[in-house]
Amino acid sequence: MNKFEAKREQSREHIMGVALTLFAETGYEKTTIRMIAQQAQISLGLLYNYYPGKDELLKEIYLKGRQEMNAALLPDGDTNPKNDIQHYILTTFRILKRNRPFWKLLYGIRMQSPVIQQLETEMHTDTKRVQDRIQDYLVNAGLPFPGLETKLLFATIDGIANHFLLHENYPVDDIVNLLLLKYQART
Amino acid sequence: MNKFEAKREQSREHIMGVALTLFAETGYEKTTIRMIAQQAQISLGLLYNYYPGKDELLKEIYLKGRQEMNAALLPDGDTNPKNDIQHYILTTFRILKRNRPFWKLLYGIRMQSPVIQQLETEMHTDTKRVQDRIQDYLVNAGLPFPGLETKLLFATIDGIANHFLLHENYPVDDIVNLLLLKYQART
Amino acid sequence: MNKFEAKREQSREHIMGVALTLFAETGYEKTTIRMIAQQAQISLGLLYNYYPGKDELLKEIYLKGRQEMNAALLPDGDTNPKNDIQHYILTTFRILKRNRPFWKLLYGIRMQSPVIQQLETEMHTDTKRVQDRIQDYLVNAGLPFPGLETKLLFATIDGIANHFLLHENYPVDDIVNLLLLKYQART
Amino acid sequence: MNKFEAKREQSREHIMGVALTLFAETGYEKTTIRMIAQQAQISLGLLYNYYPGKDELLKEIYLKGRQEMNAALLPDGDTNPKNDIQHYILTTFRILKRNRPFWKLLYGIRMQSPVIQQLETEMHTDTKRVQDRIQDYLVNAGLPFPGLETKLLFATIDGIANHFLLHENYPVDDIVNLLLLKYQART
DNA sequence: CATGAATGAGACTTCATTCAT
DNA sequence: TATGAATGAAGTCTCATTCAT
Repeated sequence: MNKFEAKREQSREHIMGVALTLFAETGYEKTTIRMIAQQAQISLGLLYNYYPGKDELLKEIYLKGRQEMNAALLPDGDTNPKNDIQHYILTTFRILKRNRPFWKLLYGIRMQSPVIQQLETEMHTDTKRVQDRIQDYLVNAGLPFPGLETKLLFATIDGIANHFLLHENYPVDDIVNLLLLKYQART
Repeated sequence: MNKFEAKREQSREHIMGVALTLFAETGYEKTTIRMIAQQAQISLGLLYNYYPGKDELLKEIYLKGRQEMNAALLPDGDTNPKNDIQHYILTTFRILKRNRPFWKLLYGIRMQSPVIQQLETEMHTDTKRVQDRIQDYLVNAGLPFPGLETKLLFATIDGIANHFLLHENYPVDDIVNLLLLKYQART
Repeated sequence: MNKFEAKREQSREHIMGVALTLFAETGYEKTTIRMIAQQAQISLGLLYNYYPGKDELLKEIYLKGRQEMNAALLPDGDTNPKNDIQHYILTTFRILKRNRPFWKLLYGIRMQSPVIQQLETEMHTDTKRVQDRIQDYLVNAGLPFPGLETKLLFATIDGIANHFLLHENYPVDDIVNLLLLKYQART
Repeated sequence: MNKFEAKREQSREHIMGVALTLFAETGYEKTTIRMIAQQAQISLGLLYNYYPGKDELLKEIYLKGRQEMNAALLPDGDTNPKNDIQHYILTTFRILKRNRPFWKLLYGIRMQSPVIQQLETEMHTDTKRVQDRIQDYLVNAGLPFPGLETKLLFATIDGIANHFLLHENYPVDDIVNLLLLKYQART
């Protein structure tokens, strides 16, 4: 009973990993269900035993990746935040590096996939929480346009992430350090 | 003869415009050739008279968009550049707003489409020229890490562009102004 | 223009005929789209140019068959009915024999196909009109239970039709004659 | 040993009942083995322990239903028939009402399923016995066309049965009574 | 007896592209 | 130039059935 469930969950994760890699590398649309099954060493039909379809697979991948990010950014029940800008930036890129394929996939299709767009809006409240906290911090720091500053910071981080995912050998750590310097100097 | 060619060119542009809009809105893979023909009010066969295939259409769209950007950023044969950072940033966003669908398409598929990836590497020299010029400027400004600063600036611009394309009502002008302030202050 | 439309309609009817035969002979579920295309001597894709799917094909077949029946039973704008029972019975079986595959298909799947069941309820008003007219006639004939008599008559006709479609060499004409005798004698 | 067999038989009957209901309600083709197993609260594999396949399941259902009908219509070893028309009609509908799903299934697929068609021809002798007895009765009653009268009667019964199965709230008892009246009056 | 993981043939459908007119 | 009929490879998904445990 429990035996089946454990194995099932294991198989699901295996498939998800394979699918994620292929989606990120080959593109979501170009990746066929057959390719995923072959790469995962299972039959076509079995894949459908675990996931009802290609879209659902994408959804689960997305949700799991987002959860990981949220878990890292909103730690221990919100009490004692201590998440200043430095912590946010560093955490973001740590996670980015830890699960590169996921972010490559996400950045690669968030503009073209209605599935992802819908999920993004559904997840909006979570990301908003993080943004608000950063903004509070910038307000306290006494910046003249805290709202715009927050948006600019997020845009910058997103841009660095994008280039990091796009180019091999991108000196992400140096760039991030430079960014940190700018926000340290200012506070 | 010349008249024929002019009309042909006009038709090609019309088709290209329709295709661009659809690619940006619906996604490249999801957009079918049939949709383009219908929207352009021509028959399926005629479309193939103008373009040999879907990929070629995408390529031409890409090349034209890039040329427009390059033309704006590398004006009048490179002589008398006068393109300091401010000019670069403003020009970038002016073009972005002028041809939003194109950039939405480009940002939307540059990570997933091998066609675009190939073209991007082919175009690499052009973009490199622009980057070098910015870097020269920052070197002259005496910044400690001009190479990293350049990369950070491009990442920031890309990030702002991304968010501008992603979200309706994004206060792009204010953000850009804030960015300009930072680079004015520093020089 | 008109040329295309004419040919298109012709092709549609050809496909419909082939599909009808196969549905009636092989069963709706067992008949594959491929079989229809092959029998109709067209490619798989072309079939979808004419009909959006298997169900739609069935729907059109059904509607066309029903219309033929209705046209025969509700002639010249309802004025001067003159359709006594004899006329109704004879007409019914004339049409049945003229389009045997259709009725074999209809009787064969009306109990199992939700598609047909939905259409049957949608067409209910038409069949009701015919039934009402028969019932009026039986009322005028002074039968004690005209409502039940009508239902019994329709059940009998349906039963004969069923057996006619089910068994080769069924002496349908003799049976129908016998039925006519019974209703003549009574009036 | 006997106890094991009894339990096995019980399980088989349970599965058969579930399958019958689903076949009748959802349609034979549309009903999947999985649905049957789930509804019967057993695993997929176990179902195959009891029945070798979907077709066999249908066959057994058919044979059991037919046997029940035959048992009711050909009682106590054929001696002392006493089966006049009235008895036949009443018995038929009593059984129909007792096992509605079975008859709904049978009427629903006898025209489309080769499996059933084969079984029907195999069972032909049994039904023929019943028909012959009715015909004998009608011969004795001195009707002018006893063969046709028999066929007409069976068609009528089949038609009523069909409508009864097809329409909720069909006044089957009243209709049957009316039918009985007609055959009483004539003898 | 009992489970559900696993298989794979085959169904429906889409769509870029070609071609006769 | 212009049309849309025609093709068929390829994609997604289903499901009866088998098998290891």
